[in-house]
Formats: sequence, structure tokens, C-alpha cells
Amino acid sequence: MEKKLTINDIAEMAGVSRQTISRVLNNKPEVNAVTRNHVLRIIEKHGFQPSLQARSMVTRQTNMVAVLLPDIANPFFGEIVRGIERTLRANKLNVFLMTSEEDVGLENSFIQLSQNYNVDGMILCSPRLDEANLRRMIPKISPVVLLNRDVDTDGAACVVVDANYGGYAATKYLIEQGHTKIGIIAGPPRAYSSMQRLEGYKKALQEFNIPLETDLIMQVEADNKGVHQIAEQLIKKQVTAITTYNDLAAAHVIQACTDLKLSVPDDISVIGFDGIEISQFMNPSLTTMSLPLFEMGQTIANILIKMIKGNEAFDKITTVYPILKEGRSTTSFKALGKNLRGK
Amino acid sequence: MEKKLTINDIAEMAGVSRQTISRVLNNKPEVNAVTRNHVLRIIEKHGFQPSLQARSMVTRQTNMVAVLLPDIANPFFGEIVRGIERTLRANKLNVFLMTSEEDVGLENSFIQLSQNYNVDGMILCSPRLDEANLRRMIPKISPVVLLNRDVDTDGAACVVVDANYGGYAATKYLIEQGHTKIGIIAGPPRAYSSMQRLEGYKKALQEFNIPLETDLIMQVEADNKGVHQIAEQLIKKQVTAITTYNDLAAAHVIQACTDLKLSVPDDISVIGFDGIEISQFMNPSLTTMSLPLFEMGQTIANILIKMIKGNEAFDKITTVYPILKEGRSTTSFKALGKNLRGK
DNA sequence: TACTTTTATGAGAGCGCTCACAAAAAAGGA
DNA sequence: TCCTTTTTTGTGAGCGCTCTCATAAAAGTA
Repeated sequence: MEKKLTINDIAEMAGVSRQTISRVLNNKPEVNAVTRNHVLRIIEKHGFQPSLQARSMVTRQTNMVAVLLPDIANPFFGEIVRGIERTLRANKLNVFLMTSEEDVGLENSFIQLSQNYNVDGMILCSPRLDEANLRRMIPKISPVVLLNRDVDTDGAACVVVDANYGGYAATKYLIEQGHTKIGIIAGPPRAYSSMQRLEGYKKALQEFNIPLETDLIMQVEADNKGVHQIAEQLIKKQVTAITTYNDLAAAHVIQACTDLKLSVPDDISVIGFDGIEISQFMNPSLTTMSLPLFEMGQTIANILIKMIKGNEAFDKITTVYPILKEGRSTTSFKALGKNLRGK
Repeated sequence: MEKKLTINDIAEMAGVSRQTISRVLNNKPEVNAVTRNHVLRIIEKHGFQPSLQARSMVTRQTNMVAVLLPDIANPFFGEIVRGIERTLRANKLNVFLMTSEEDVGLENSFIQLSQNYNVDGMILCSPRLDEANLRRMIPKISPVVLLNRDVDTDGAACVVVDANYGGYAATKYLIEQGHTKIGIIAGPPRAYSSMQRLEGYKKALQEFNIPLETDLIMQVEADNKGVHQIAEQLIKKQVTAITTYNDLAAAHVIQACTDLKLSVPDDISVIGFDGIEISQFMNPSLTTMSLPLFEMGQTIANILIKMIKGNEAFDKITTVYPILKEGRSTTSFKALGKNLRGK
């Protein structure tokens, strides 16, 4: 570890005060051209770089943005973070990353932590905190952008996927393909998006006068551990189609079907959510409610940047609508009536 | 934004000196039980949290580890970061994330940046910097753990995938399946792992006395943009198998085959590298040289932690060997001789 | 020449904490 | 009682910077 030079060392070498060095460092105009060049040369020569830590101690800005998400290995968040990071970087902001693994306690302490690091802003992706908690935290950590949470408070902006619409559109699509016995794996029990998705599912059924069967409604923790099992349960209940809360879950459903010697889509249609890049490489390629993930990341970051700058108007709430992307994991029910198991 | 309390505010409220507060905060023993409880109550009451920024200013440790990687949306790095983050967190260390997008300039400035933030250590995943640059930087940013770069210097530890072995094993496997005309998409031109992989490929051919055909050797930038095109070129050269540098590239190769109305594995066998989670969901499921990604992340983090603590021995170099995981994207050449195009 | 205005530089304080030390209070020993 | 030891608390300095303000030097005005 080489010893690190400070602004005082440079000042001494240059024979000027540390304040002059500071001025050069910050491109202040009130410094003589000769002095500036002299200082610049010495800085250059020794490769001096000021401590950003010390600087932010006094300027009260860290150029750090805390990004909290449940799981970085999940391609959904991966794509979003890519969009976030690229946009932040273009604005000289850096990413302080935290993964909560769906744990509310961890989430809470992470938010606390980044507050203690004096981050300039926060991006909370799909926080699990309850509304009261969230409202309590926001004033302390503001500005903050929330993904998939709609909390109308000062200091917070929201970017939400219309999971209600998504659930509706996916279900409607399946109904139009002739399915009536449609299972839904809605997602984590307490998650806002799960509930919304379920609402959309119900709405579609209602619209087509299909009676709601509550035992076709499944919720599952986001770790995908239970998806396989739950898919088996649904299959036993003779569904002809299953709509899921994300593409990875859909992949597990397809695998459950394969394990039970059922064909997707011939026996069962499966529809995903998110439209992650690899959904097209799956076996079979996935029909999914697709989201512009990278762009969403950009949007999130841009809103936060506006909030940090503080002099520009920003959208308090931005709604993103998924669009149906047809793959080969769904098919018309009518077209293959004879394939139905037990019928 | 609520105003933030400082240690002085608490000191005043408690009627003691700021040093006593500091002692309570740091669980120092030399403070009277009564005083401690009194202070604790006031801290609790006002939800005071000390500024980690100010603290690290004096303690000279930030509890931050900079993690630099080429692409966060790539599941390969996603899995690794998951392992890194979980391990670091268990040791009260946090992640300062940076994505270089394969850009050497960005990489350089990121390393500089994290140095200026006084991070406690760095993890560089597959840096693109040339050896000289790397050697020059390491003393300034030490301790550092390098993934997939073998630079023997003080202050750096390395975790490398034996791509040579991987390339060898994949090629050998294909040869044993009866393939002799095997194409390789080795990876980014200047990447260390690409060259290693290629060496292994050559070694396997040599071992089986198969003449090397240089026009079956392809290199491609890691962005997968060109993979499709390059795969087409290889296919035109009548290869019966293609070995690739990662699973995503393999997916693109499979897609190129599909586009040309060729079947994988009946017409062409494809083998991937890394063994990311979704490779099993691909169409067809991928045969791949599988890596324990999550565990690699843990290993990397653990080595860095030892280096930071400074009182424990650590492995200067850790080699990880990929293992073959058979999927349905490869098949025996002999078994389907009649399927060969143009033969 | 003396005066104001402009330009360039420096000195001191302070961001919120922890360090090394000094000082005060309490306890123990004779 | 006085003196030593132990326990507890407080003081000053300083981490590496950037503020604000004062001062010095240069330039313009009369």
C-alpha cells in the first residue's frame, strides 16, 4: 500500500496554500493562470487524487446512490440495474449496491446503513417493507425512487409495473385461446405486485363469465423453491394453462410439466412475466408479458437524478405496461381438444 | 429531509461529553453502567445513528469493497456477485458496484474512483487492463482479488478458472462423441481466458491426432452481437460441433442453427461454458462446462476478507476447474452419420 | 500621489467523528 | 488522614477537504 498524498503535501510542494490547490482541483476561476499550471503540473507529476471521502464530508454530497434489490442474480433485476447504472454513471453518480434477499430485516438495516453513509439518493426495487415503515423511512432517506411500490409521499417517486393489467392481459389471452381452467401462480404472498396480478386475473375471468375457482390461485415465495411443487398441485387440478409471476417461475413450471410427462404447450400452456432476455431460449420459448427492463432502469435513474438536482419537475408516478410476447409455450386449447388429459 | 443529529447533539442532551457518546457507540468498556444506559436511552429515543462517513474519515476504514465487473446483467457475474455480496455482508462489508462494459478506460477510472473513496479492498472480475497497467494499479488499491487474471504481485490474490482445461475437456468430450470437425468460438480476442480456452482446444485435437484447422477458430467480442453471424460462418464450413466461451453464446449459436433449419443436436452439437442456472431451461438444454459460480463468489470474498484482516494466510492463487454437465445440445456423431448435411 | 476597484492568495474554522492524552472522581491501602 | 491505584469522564487535536472571510497584490481612476 503506497502512502497517499494529501492536499497539504501538494500545497507544500507547490509553495502555495492548500486553498489554492483546492481551487485548482475544483476549477475555480479566481486563480492565476501561471499558478494554476504550476499546481497542475505537480498534481500530475505525483498522480495526486483528492479524497472524495473528505470532500463529501464538507460538501455534503457523496455522489453515491444506494440501490436496494432482492436478488442480483435474477435477470429481471440484472437488466434493470444495467439501465440504472449506465444512466447514473453518465451523471457522475455511483452505485452502492445492496441485496436484501427478500428479508425485511435486512432491507431495513440496509436503508439505515445507506443513510449513515449519506448517500445522495436511493433506489428501492420492490421493497418488502410495509407501507407504514416505508412512509416512516422516506423522509430520512429522500430522495428515493421506488420500483413496484406506490407510496404517495413527499420525497418519493414511483415507477410501477401495471401488474393488474399484466395479469389481466395474460389471462385474457389464455381465455381467448380457449382456456377456461387457468391456474395462476401469483407470486410472493404479501407482495403488492402479486395482489395486483391476481386482481387482473380475476377481472379477466369475470369479463368472460368464467367462475373463479379459488383453489387455482397459488402464491409462492419468490425463491422459486416451491414453484415446482405448486405447479404439480395445479396440474393435478386439471388446469390447461398456468400464468405465472415471472419467467423463471414459468421455467420451473415447464420443468414440472416435463417431469410429469406432460407437454408444453400441447397439454398445458404456460405464460411468463417480465420478458427477460433468455426467455426466448427456453424450451419451449416462452410466451410472456414483456417489460422494457433496461429502459425502466434508465427511467428510474433519470427520475432520481432530477430529484437530486432539485430544480426540475419529475413524474411522481410512472406506470409501465407489459406487452404480450408470444412464444411457443402457449397454444390454442380448442385446436387440441383431443389431447386433454382424462377427457 | 429531516435534519440529522450529530454526536454533539446527543452529548448535549445527555449532559456528557461527545467522547462518552462515542464510547457508548463503540461499546468501549470504560464507561459507567448508569451513564451508558442513560446515553443509550437518549440515542434510542432520537433514533440517532452516527455518520459512517465521519467515522471512516478517522478510522481509515470504510467497510466498502469495490466490485468491478464487465456486465451485471450477465448471469455469470450475477451468480458470482451474489456469492460475493452474501459473504461480504456476513463480515460487515458492503459493496460498491461498478460495471465497466468491457471498456478499459472506464475500468481504469473506476479503479481510480474507488481508490479515492478509500475502499477497504477491491474485487476485479475479469479486468481488461493489460498486465503492466494492472501491476501499476495494484499497489495503490491493495488488497485486491482478481478473477480470471493471474498476476503474481504483492497485494493481489487470484481466482482463476482453468479455461485451458475447460477448453480441453469440452473438445475432448466432443471428439469422444465422434466429432472431428469442431468449431470453437473462443471469446473476446484479447481476453486471457479466450487464449487459454483455445490452448486447451488445440491440445485436445493434438492428443487425438486431429489436424488443426485455423479457420474453425473464431474470436468474438463478449457482447454476443457477432456470435450469431460467426456461428453461421462456422456452419458453412461444415462443422459438426461448436464449442463456445459461455452459455449465452451457445444459446445464440443454437438460434443460428435453428434459423438455418438445422437441428441441435441432430445436425450440430453445441457446448457451452459456465453452467449458468438457465442453461438447463434452454432449448435444447445445454451441455456445458459447469462452474460453481456462487461458491466462486464466496471464495473470492473470503480471500479478500483475509487480506483485509491481514493476520491470516490466504491462497495467492486459487484455480477452479469446470466440470462437464451433459444436456441435450450434444450427441454422438457416429450415431447419426446419416443425418450429416451434404454427406 | 492617493484612492477605489479588481484579482489572487491565504488563514481560520469546521464537517462529525475517534484518537491520545489529561484530569477528575471513586476506591483501596497504609 | 494522606497517598496510591483504579475507574470514569473530558479536552484538544486532527482525519482531508471546502467553506467564509480577511488580506495582499495588481490594476484602474482621479
